[in-house]
Amino acid sequence: MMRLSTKGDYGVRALIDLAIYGGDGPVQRSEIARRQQIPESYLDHLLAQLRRDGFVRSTRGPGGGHELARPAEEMCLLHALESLEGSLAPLACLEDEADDHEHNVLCGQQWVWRDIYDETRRRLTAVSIADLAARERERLQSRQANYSI
Amino acid sequence: MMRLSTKGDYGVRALIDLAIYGGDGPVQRSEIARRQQIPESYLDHLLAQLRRDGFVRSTRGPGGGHELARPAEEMCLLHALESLEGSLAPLACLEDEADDHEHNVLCGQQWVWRDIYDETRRRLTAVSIADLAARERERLQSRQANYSI
DNA sequence: CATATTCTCGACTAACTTTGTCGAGTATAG
DNA sequence: CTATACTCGACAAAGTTAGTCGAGAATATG
Repeated sequence: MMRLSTKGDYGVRALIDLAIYGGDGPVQRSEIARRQQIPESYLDHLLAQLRRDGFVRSTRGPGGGHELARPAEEMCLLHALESLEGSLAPLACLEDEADDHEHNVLCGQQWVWRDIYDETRRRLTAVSIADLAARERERLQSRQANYSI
Repeated sequence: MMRLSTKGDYGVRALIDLAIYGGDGPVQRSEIARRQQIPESYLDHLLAQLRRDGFVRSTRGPGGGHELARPAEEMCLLHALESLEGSLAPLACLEDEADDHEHNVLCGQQWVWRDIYDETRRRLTAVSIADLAARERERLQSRQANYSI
């Protein structure tokens, strides 16, 4: 269906959550899961992936949890999504690793999709987790304001 | 994995095939399947979908087959793909039919993806089946030329 | 009319991906 | 030592993709 899966959704929201609520010590998986409405045991896998790819650092034991491995300003949405979803290439023959130039039958449409893919990557690179976190903070505040009326 | 399925591939190639080899009478499913290397019984489903959506017209009986229902110049790639794959919206909340504004949790990334989706649709609208057929004809001719050396 | 040809339609299936759950193990603070 | 938290891999349910198959319908031809 050509759609982003919940991995990309959940995982990016976890990063945003860490950007907002991290800062004073690690954030526990259970907290993220509760706030973001993500099944905790599923979130486990996503955090593991983000850890493997250097987006998140975790510590065990009491008081442990997860935190961003580097500043949210330096994490772009593209790389986060690629970590979670794998390549976003709409065609296998556009994959970066496809150096062997696998003779994909789709190559007839390749020229159209190559431009679309490039443009998509460009735009996703221009957005950082910090940007998304800022938007989310605003959203939370305006919600708060509405309720307090 | 955010990737176009073989439906979009096979189906569009069937349309291109009809644009190239149609013209003097209907083209049989078996011919398309052979030329485009598509399982014939699977192609059946794709042609049915394209027929339902007015891209293809078919006639039964001996000498029957399939032909484009309107000029290839007036068929854009976007509509063909949407017929075959369903909506290409990367997020459910960007779906055109989502007028009830389903409160998708992904909405945090929505502003990023909305622009990407619009741009994608714009580009896919600008390409017609006739354009793709022209490219394919060139490809076939240069192949021919290579072999004849 | 009989027959061969070609499309039509729905049921069924195999493989794969997504979306989880669970339990045993590991590290660490106190 | 013990409670707390993360880690890792096996497993499973549900949905999608990619088909296969067979009975039936329309039509050209003789």
